[in-house]
Amino acid sequence: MLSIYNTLTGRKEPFRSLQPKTVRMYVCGVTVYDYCHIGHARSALVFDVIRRYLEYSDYQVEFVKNFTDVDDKIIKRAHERGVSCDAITAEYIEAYYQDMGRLGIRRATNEPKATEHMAEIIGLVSRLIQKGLAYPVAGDVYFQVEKYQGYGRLSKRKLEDLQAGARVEVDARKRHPMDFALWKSSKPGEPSWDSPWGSGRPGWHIECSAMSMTHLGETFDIHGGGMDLIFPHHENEIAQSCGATDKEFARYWVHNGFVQINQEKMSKSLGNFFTIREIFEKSKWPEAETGEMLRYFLLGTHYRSPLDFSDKSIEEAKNALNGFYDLFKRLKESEERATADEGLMAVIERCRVAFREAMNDDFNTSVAIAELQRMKSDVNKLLGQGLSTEARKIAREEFRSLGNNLGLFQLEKWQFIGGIVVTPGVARVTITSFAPTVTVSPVSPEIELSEVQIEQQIAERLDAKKKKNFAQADEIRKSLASHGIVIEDKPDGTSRWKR
RNA sequence: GGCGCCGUACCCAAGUGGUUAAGGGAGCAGUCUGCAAAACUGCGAUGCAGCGGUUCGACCCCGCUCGGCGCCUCCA
Repeated sequence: MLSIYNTLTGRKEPFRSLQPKTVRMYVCGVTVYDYCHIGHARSALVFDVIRRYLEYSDYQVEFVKNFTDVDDKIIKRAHERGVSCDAITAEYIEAYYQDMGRLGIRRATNEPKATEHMAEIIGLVSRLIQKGLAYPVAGDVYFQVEKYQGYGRLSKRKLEDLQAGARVEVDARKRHPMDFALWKSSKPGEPSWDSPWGSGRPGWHIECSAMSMTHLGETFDIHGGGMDLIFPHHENEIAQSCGATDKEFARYWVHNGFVQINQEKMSKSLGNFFTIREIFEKSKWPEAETGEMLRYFLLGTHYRSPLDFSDKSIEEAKNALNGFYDLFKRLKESEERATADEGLMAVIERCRVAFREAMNDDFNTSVAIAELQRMKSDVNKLLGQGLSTEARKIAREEFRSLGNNLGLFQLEKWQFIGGIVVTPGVARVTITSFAPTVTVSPVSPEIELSEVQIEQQIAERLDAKKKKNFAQADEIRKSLASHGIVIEDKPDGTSRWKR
């Protein structure tokens, strides 16, 4: 039974979807005015994994993730560049797909934009005015927080407490300092839509209420986003949505913790900011591998805890992942010996159960990964005793299948341009497959060797080995090592290599 | 001022009121190997920031202290 920590109640609760076998979830996406950073990546990844796991658990998932494409920051950016807001949002939506794609984040089933839901937004605002929960003032419309009993339920705040701490200048036209804008009149040169209150644009919070209701109905299962959205964004969404419908809005509220740098929240003012593309560009590994390293790193910590980002942490993820792909390589190499086949199913079954148990416990990916590590270790042992080709295939498939929940282990190769067959005696190199396309330039291109060069060296070394010329063989090993290439000799006398 | 979170070995990181406090990375030793790598085996917190309290018993519950952080304003 899956249980999820619900911000609304402050505890883990058994998860029951409104409709059997279907989960409807809404996640607040990004405001598209800049490149996404590693924190956006974490959030997107967390909900990507939740979605994957729900699907693995036989739910059909209706997953809606919005783009906020009307906003002050977008307008500002457009003015700075002297281009239209549409140009800005189009550019960054494209960038979003690129960056998230590199991380293996699947697209949501529906990715609505605020600008495409003006009718629904205006309708919702009107409804709130009619119900006496909102009031227009000279072209703006505000939500009146005092009229909604239960305001503060999600963030566990009292209106009075908020008032005490408010240090923002309060718009005198508001009836309560915490009243927030549902609709803003637009200034010349700003994007605007006609409305009963004059031409304007929606406030930030209302779009999510409108879009989630439109695509998922007035009550749905899961609503998610980063911790920082709890207040005011999600609090306001609840007020608007429940205020308008008098129904429950989202039933489970899920919030991910922050990515930090040196124990501090990333922020532009602190200058400790890493965009996703920056990380990929700085990486010396092929893109697919870098994506997987990032996933492994980000999923190594429970989604609600803060986690610190550093080069070192990525390096550690790489090393850990290497262990898996080393095993996968060996599983592919044939050596028919079915000695330990019997034990494999038990190992797999144990892992499946433990993996599910971990994920069912509020998506505990750290433990889930630990279980995969255990299976890696167990399979390594069995492999040492001997596994049939069929059993090896089954083992590899199991890693792929469980790993798919986390978006791991889907690559064919890992830091190994595999399939290089060096035929002993002939010393001829055949390349049976190629590396995934490397789209970013390596950190130190001057020391990069081409595959052909590497293969030539390996062939030469093999020759030397055959002639018992170990001095030369070691020389070649050393030389390749200086380029970051590690050679592993296999029992059959051939070699594999990795970076 | 209000609300909340965190402090587990060299590093990352799970976890539980009561047999051995997961797992990974790094390290060391051994097996294997021409050498190496990988794999395997072994070693590694008598202790979970500190101090009190509750309890037959706490790392896990409560209180305080110290240290770090987040939200209360746009923010994943």
